[in-house]
Amino acid sequence: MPELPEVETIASGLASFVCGRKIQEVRLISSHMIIGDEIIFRKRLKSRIIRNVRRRAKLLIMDLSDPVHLVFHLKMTGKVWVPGERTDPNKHTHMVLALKGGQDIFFEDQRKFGYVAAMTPEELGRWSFYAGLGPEPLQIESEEFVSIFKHRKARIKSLLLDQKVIAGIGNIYADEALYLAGIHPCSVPSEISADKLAGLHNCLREVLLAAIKAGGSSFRNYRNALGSAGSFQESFLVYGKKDHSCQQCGCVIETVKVSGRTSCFCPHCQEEPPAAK
DNA sequence: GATGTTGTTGAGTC
DNA sequence: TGACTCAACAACAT
Repeated sequence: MPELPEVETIASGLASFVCGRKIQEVRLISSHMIIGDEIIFRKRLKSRIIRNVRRRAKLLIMDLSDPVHLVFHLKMTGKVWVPGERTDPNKHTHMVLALKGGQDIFFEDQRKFGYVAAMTPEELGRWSFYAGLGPEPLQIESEEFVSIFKHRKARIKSLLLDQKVIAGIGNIYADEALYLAGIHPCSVPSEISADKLAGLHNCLREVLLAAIKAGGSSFRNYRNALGSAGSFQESFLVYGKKDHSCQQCGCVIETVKVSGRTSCFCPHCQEEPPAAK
């Protein structure tokens, strides 16, 4: 499931291949992956030049000439990539963008939870999900991070996953950062010291940067822009490690459900807050 | 055929 | 009104 580091890896990998290239043909295989009208979608893409590829939260955004923003949400199993060799669409391929001069951009999604939209700058700005996104964890200072959280009374894990509070964090990196910071997923920020919250921000930065450096995590079927796997899944300390031993203290890693999400934690290194049960 | 999986939204509660 | 929690939904692999 592509979170911030995976989408970042895809964006930077794609950029070197597709920036400056012209979209010659839009091949739509399943049009229900599109948000909005198909005819307008096609018209907005045809013959546009890809100026830039970037990430905001978990969104992959291609800035096209005119200007138009081609926005992808990859959800659990989405992929956007450029096959090195000639590749035919498979049953999970939903769109192919043929570039002038050869090479195709493939949009694939096994579970079809993802979507793609072609928006004008005005539409993008009016889109409530986009407009409501919280700040990027790698772009804010510790003081801002602490001030976002310190008065909150929801469980910290829920808040980390809330894209309106802070953008780009999913289940993997929330669990890893909480473990590194020694904070239980059920802890309530208003009862955590400012120092510890600042520490969480540091751990979050650390784990996100390390994951970007490793090319993301290929826990299920994530692949980067060239179709190769990342390696950060080998560095997971708690995510997916239920019943394994904690690398710091040897205790058995447990799980707890927080707002419907499985959270992995070490009961010794991440002490349960007094109020939680 | 039941279960697990996740990001997001909307309904419901305090 | 805002903060919070939870169920529901999408569709597939196991």
